Amino acid sequence: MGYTMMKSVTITDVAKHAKVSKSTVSQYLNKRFDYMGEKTKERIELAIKELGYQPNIVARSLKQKSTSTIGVIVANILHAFSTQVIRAIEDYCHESDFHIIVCNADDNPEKEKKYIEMLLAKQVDGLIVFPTGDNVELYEKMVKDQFPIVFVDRTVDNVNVPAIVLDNEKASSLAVTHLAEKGYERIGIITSSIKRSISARLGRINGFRNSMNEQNLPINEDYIKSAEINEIQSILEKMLSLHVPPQAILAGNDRVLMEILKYAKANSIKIPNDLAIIGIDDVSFASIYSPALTVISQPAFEMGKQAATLILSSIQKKEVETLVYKFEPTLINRESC
Amino acid sequence: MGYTMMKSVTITDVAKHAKVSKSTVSQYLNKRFDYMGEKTKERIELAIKELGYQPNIVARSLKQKSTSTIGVIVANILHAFSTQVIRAIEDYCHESDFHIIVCNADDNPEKEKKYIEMLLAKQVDGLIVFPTGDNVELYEKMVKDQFPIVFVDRTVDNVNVPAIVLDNEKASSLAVTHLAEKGYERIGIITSSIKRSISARLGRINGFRNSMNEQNLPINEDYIKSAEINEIQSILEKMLSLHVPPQAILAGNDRVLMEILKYAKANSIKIPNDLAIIGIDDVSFASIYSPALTVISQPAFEMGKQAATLILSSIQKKEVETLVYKFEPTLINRESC
DNA sequence: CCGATTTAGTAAACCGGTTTAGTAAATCGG
DNA sequence: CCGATTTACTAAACCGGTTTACTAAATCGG
Repeated sequence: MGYTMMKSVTITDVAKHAKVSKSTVSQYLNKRFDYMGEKTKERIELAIKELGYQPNIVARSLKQKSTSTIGVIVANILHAFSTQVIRAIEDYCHESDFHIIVCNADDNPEKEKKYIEMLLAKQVDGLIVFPTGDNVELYEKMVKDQFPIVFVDRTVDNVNVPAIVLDNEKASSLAVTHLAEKGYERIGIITSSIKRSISARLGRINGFRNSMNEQNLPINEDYIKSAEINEIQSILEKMLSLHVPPQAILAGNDRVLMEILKYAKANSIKIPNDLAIIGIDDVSFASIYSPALTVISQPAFEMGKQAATLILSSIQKKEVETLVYKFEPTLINRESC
Repeated sequence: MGYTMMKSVTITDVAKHAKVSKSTVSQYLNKRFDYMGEKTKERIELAIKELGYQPNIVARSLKQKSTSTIGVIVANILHAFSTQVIRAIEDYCHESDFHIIVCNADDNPEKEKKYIEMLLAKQVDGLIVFPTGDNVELYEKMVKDQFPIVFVDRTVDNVNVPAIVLDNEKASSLAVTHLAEKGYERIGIITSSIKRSISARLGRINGFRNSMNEQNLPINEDYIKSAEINEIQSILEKMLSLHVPPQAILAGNDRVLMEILKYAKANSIKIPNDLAIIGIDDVSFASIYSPALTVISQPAFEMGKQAATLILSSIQKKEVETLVYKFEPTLINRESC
């Protein structure tokens, strides 16, 4: 036996049942009681109870041109940071009775484009995007149309959208300084691919170079690598079998960190004795790992909350400053350096 | 400067611009070209291009009584299993151009109820629920209304809804058998709270008892505990300071597993020498942990895909068998036993 | 060549709400 | 007591699509 739609109860049914017009029922639903008789109110309330009426949000959205929904497009859902931010956005939006639709662009600009178009067609009231960076025209069109949008994690050159990002230079500098203090000198950094230039990754590499200079440490280009996740193992192989290998490595994000740990385990490399490791992004198991992992943490919850706040303000037509909101990274000192 | 809605382009604008009726444009959009002249087609296509028209999905949904959206309510998003299943559902729905709205009930039946009602009001075409189990009336109403719904992870007594679950008895039995083979005799199990009876947890505990009996191992009630996550540390404290403590513990899910690992690290308990550990649910870091974690894994991706398949069939009014779809757990033998 | 059929397109109703403009009855002020 | 105001409620337009019923022109068959 297949599914058959129950003939659902509409506002018209309620109106008939309560012997009033549907306008009046609508007023009731929207709590506009200014000039509503006591018995009328009661009759409507009763009718709603008796019929088990639930308003149709789609119909309301059509007329009101607002869906109380915001779209969230993350570049890659596999990063712990993404899920943390999403959770924060969700929590905060929920307080304002907004809902979110999450899409994963999978680091693919085509997919990102398709999702943006779909979400706009679905009439979301705003968009929070971890931009791949490769749909500049589309971003610009939304800016021109004054559609509410905020970026997270990354900025896009010449696109005038408020962005919530980590102070990436600072993050690297925190890591390098920490390692320098511990006496490490030959320090490397591995990030995810920068074939498509991605502001966060570039920022971390820049910060690394600057900070190495400040600490008067030598920069060895063989210690600075960016690659796809599935290439990290062979990158490590090469880097660690150099004549003079690095003593410490900064992992550009959680996925790189996990690859390094995998390599270390497979090759019985002792952390921190054989190799010190520090990661950007806190991971769920950082404190229970042996050794516990020293990490530069992003205030993901704060950043998600800020993104939500900005998008809601923008939707409510409040003034929103189009600037880069930089958040401070924190060093969580544990045992891997 | 705040946000001002661009007067958006509607089907009427396209119709005027192409000098046809909006019915014709609608036919075009829906690719019903049966009796449409070549030049008409071209004129409409051109008009759409020139005006940058995007159809309003909300309007379409209202008339068609279908939103191509399915709601997913998870009991608790903090479990790795939930996110894995969600990702599978997402992937699969995406192929059929369906979108999902994910809500987190936070193990709270009130929240679950609110979300179900909200999603119904939003006119989702179907619901995939990890049920808290405490909204039986609501579940039953949906069954009565023949609304497409499937449960995941848990069944609910006397509620006639297809359910995608792990063979929980088997999972425990796999774990116990493995431990028995390794020579462990004093085996314990810790699960999340069963104050509200939750089929998956009950099943795992039952399976544990049965399997211990089959293996002719003694069941010690002091080794069988269920509690909230924040109580696990003190539970462990007590259990491991018993006169005769357990030699091995089965963690009922990933969060319990992490608590045990946390305790072990804090108290310098060597795994597996001082205490063997086996968990239900694979965790991201299982293979890179030291020791690598032996685990009973759920086929989360398959289960999510099955859930999606069933809900889509049900929406397309295909016959769907209302039964419990049990999936096989797998032992992943690593180093923690 | 004429009635039947096919082709091409349109007007209007509809989906289920919200909102605007308006009306009738009750109350008020002088 | 009568015009102005307030109170309580409603009819109809509207949101932007889809769908049904209908029409006019072109083509077909005998």
